[in-house]
Amino acid sequence: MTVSTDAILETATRVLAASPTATLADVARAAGISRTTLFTRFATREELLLALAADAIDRTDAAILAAGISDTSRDPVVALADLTETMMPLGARLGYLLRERSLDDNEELQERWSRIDRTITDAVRRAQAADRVRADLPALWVADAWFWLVVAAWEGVEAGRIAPVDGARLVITTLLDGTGSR
Amino acid sequence: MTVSTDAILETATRVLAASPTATLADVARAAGISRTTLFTRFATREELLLALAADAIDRTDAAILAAGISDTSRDPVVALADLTETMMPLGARLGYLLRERSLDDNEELQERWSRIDRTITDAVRRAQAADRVRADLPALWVADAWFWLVVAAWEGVEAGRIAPVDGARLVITTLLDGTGSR
DNA sequence: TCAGATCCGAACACGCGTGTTATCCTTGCT
DNA sequence: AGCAAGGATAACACGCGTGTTCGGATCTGA
Repeated sequence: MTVSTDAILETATRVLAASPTATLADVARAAGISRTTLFTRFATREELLLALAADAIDRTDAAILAAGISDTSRDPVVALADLTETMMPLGARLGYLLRERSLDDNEELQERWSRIDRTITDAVRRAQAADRVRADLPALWVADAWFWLVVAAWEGVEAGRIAPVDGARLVITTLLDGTGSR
Repeated sequence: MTVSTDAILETATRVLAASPTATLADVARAAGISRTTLFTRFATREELLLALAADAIDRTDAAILAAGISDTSRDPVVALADLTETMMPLGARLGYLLRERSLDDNEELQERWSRIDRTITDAVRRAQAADRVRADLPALWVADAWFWLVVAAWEGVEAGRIAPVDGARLVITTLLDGTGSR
């Protein structure tokens, strides 16, 4: 096969994240293959969308594993900082996941995502237990805030408002130290 | 007119925020009017979408005015806290604005939104000048982070993860003080 | 009671995206 | 050279959402 399925997913994510109503013809054109060939890889549009979402979750899982978030012997705060670094390049994929509401009714994806959610939240709880994170804030909220700040940073990088190298640092600094003067 | 245009916008925002690909027939049904009547208020689907976005921005403008963000004699941090309170009920509208990529190419909406952006950023700069916000962080980033934290809080309330009354407080606390232990 | 306005239901044309099929062409392998 | 596999091009059917039209029902004020 001239164009790998992975490359198609990559292109499709970019195209569909930019314009969720993009045609399969648009996707095929952007990927450099014919519409017919695209249909041999993904039988329906929905199948393609699901593959995109699954890919995004796969990569998030991998990033979580690489950062050692679940490793209870690691400093959870450091692990979260590491995860932030590895998550930043996933911006477009996360943005797609975030915006695509048609995936909301897919049980497996929901389950996988809430597992990720729990993993992050558990890390936050450990950080609270170790007195690294304020215990008077709901761990769920801290996890959510972290996630959306990652999205914010990615959007900022995307729009050229902040430098790519600064993204992760801004997220962690803002989340932990806040933006107020001491 | 039995159903006010405002009520239609309200319903349409809810329906289209939940499912951006919803049909005009869906919107009409949800609003309790016929599809034909909907077309007398908004000649095309695009016109409806634009009206939705304009409404969201109108309300944001009003919230900014009410919070006195541009009032240079006010404490910018307090003003931002007030704005957070008034912005929370706009969650669904902001979520729509956020997700709807088809509005990206509308110049007037872009202009109006970037004006809002500048207003917030200016308030952050004044807060930095008054040593209320750390000066080593880009004001643009602080403004972005604030906005996305509002979205995060709204999503959390929407999903029942955090209590409605806590939303604004969590945003401001997190943004200013951070989540790390002192 | 009449006139005007407003809404509704039904029907229609139209465009467009999806998914399928058939034919041709290129590439690689033996 | 001959064969098989996989891609491209083109054409088609089909469903669906948009936007329009029209006739009839309902309500309102004169």
